[in-house]
Parts: sequence; structure tokens; C-alpha cells
Amino acid sequence: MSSETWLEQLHDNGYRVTAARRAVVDVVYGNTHALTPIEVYDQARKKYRALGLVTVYRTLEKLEELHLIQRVHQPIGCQAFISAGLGHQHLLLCKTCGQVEFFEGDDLDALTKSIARKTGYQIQEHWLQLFGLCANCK
Amino acid sequence: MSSETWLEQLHDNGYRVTAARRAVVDVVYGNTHALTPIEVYDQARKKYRALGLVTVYRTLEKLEELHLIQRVHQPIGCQAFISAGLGHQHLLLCKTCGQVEFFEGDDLDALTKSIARKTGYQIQEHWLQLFGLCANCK
DNA sequence: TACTTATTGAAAATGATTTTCAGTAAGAAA
DNA sequence: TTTCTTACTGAAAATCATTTTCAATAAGTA
Ligand SMILES: [Mn+2]
Ligand SMILES: [Mn+2]
Ligand SMILES: [Zn+2]
Ligand SMILES: [Zn+2]
Repeated sequence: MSSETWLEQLHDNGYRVTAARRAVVDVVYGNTHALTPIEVYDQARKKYRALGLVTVYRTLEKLEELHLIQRVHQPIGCQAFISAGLGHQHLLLCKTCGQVEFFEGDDLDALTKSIARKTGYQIQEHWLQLFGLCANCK
Repeated sequence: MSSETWLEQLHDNGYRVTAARRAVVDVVYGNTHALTPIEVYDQARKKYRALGLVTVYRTLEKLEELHLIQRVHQPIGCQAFISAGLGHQHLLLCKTCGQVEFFEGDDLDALTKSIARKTGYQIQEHWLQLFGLCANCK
């Protein structure tokens, strides 16, 4: 699987594959760090100098709409995006360098049910994120 | 415990207790809904007409600094604040009305350790949030 | 009551994101 | 290939949230 997958997805959904979009997709696809629009812009401009920041916003918007990327929420801000994995996952984030790992294996069913009962809420989804220092940064 | 507690805390930390701050504190203290600065402003102005939005921002900043309120992250945005509970807690949020409940009783130690071992991360903190519909909204 | 200085709201500045717009080019169809 | 429609582009302007500046005010200690 390469970034071509994403370009195909864009195409299959009626969007055009352009040089600007290729540059953005090349930066974000498979990147293990959460990137802000400006960071994407700076990196993508190395591949395609004429790129405009507006197009970065517009492309990220479409990638998010197709669930190819997802927004990353952190104590320092919530404007970064990361390549989305498939299905329901959780994030482990390095507070220093922004590296992201996915993990599964949470077992929140019992907790969720118990809280639903106690509170009367109908629980629809959950967010679980771990923060720390990656092997490099610690 | 009333909102006077918060005013005392402000005072004890060298901040002055003013009419503007009273109005903001009165709105946020004990409120079970996550409120954005504008929402706080609109509600607080009913009590103190001359209030400026700038002062809302400045007061929220100080309340957050004193850990009396905390920022709430949601799919629709991350600008809202809620009265903070004591110590480490988790949030249950109504997606419709923004009502917030705190809960404890997560047991993530085993999961956290297992992920730390697998990934080499040094894990420092976690976020766990549940989203759904409150008894009223469902 | 007097005095120091933190706090105020208005206005301006900033920074991020969105909208507008006229030119360009993707890509389907011929 | 060429034509043709229209999605896409980047620049500039507009918008929106938040922060800074500033001179006047008022909290609260002495
Ligand atoms: Mn889960
Ligand atoms: Mn916990
Ligand atoms: Zn790191
Ligand atoms: Zn509700």
C-alpha cells in the first residue's frame, strides 16, 4: 500500500488528482507524526513549490471526510492530523516529538455498561489516548 | 461549597475579586455543561452588563491556572470549559446538550504497562472520555 | 482615607481558517 | 488526440477567535 491508494480514493469519490494534492498526500500518508496544516504546507512545498496553504486546508478536509486521516487532540492543541488506521483504534502520543502509535486491546465494555446504568446515559463512543515519551525522546 | 470558594482561591493567589470576575465565576461554578467563552460571556452579562469578552478570556485563564476549571475536548471543538473535579477523573459528555458527568473506576494499569512494554514508550498520562446522550436528550 | 497597582473594557493587533474570484488544468467524451 | 466541462488552483480579502495595548478605574492593603 502506498500513497497511491489515497489518490485512488480521491479519484473514486469524484475528486481530481492534482500535483498539489499529490504533494500533500505524499507528506501525510504513512507519516507517523501528527502534523498541523502549516507543517504539512512546509513539507509539501519542498515537493511542489507553487502549493498554496489554502489547498492544504482543502485537501486535509477531503482526506478527513474520506476517513483517511483523523484529527489528533493534545493538551497543546487540536489542529494536527495523522494517517488514520482502519476501524476503531486508540492513540499513544509522544509529548515531545508528536510521534503517534495506534493500539487496541482496551476493554471498556464492563466500565461503559456500568456507567451507562449509573448515569442513565446512552453511550455511543469513547476516546482513549495515552501520552508519554517515545523510545527516542525519553 | 459555593462559588465563594473560587473567589477565595483567586484572592488567596493574589488576584482581586471584582464584579466582572464574580459574574464569570457565578456562571461557571457548579455548571454541569461545558461552556465556550462566548457562552460564558452571554450568560454572565445577564448578571453584569458592562462585562467585556476580554475579561471572560482572562478570568477563564486564571481559573484554569488554578485548576478550578478544565478544557473539554469534543469532536465538534475544544474551546469549552467545565468546573473541574478533584484529582484525576474522566468525562462523560452528552453530544446533544454538552452536559458533563465525571466518572472514575477505569482500570487501565494493565493495558498501560503492556503498551509501554510493546512500544518502548514511557507513558505519563491518559485521557478517557465517553460520549453519548444524556437521560434528557435520548 | 490614601495609595499602589491589578484589573477593566474598548479598540487594535494578531493568527488561524474560510471565502471569493478569475485563471488553469484534470479527465471524460468525442 | 482534441474538445469541453467544470473541479481545482493560489492570491487576496474576509471572517472569526484570541491576544495585546492602553488609559481609566477600583480592589484592597496600609
Ligand atoms: Mn476502544
Ligand atoms: Mn484514568
Ligand atoms: Zn518522541
Ligand atoms: Zn444532553
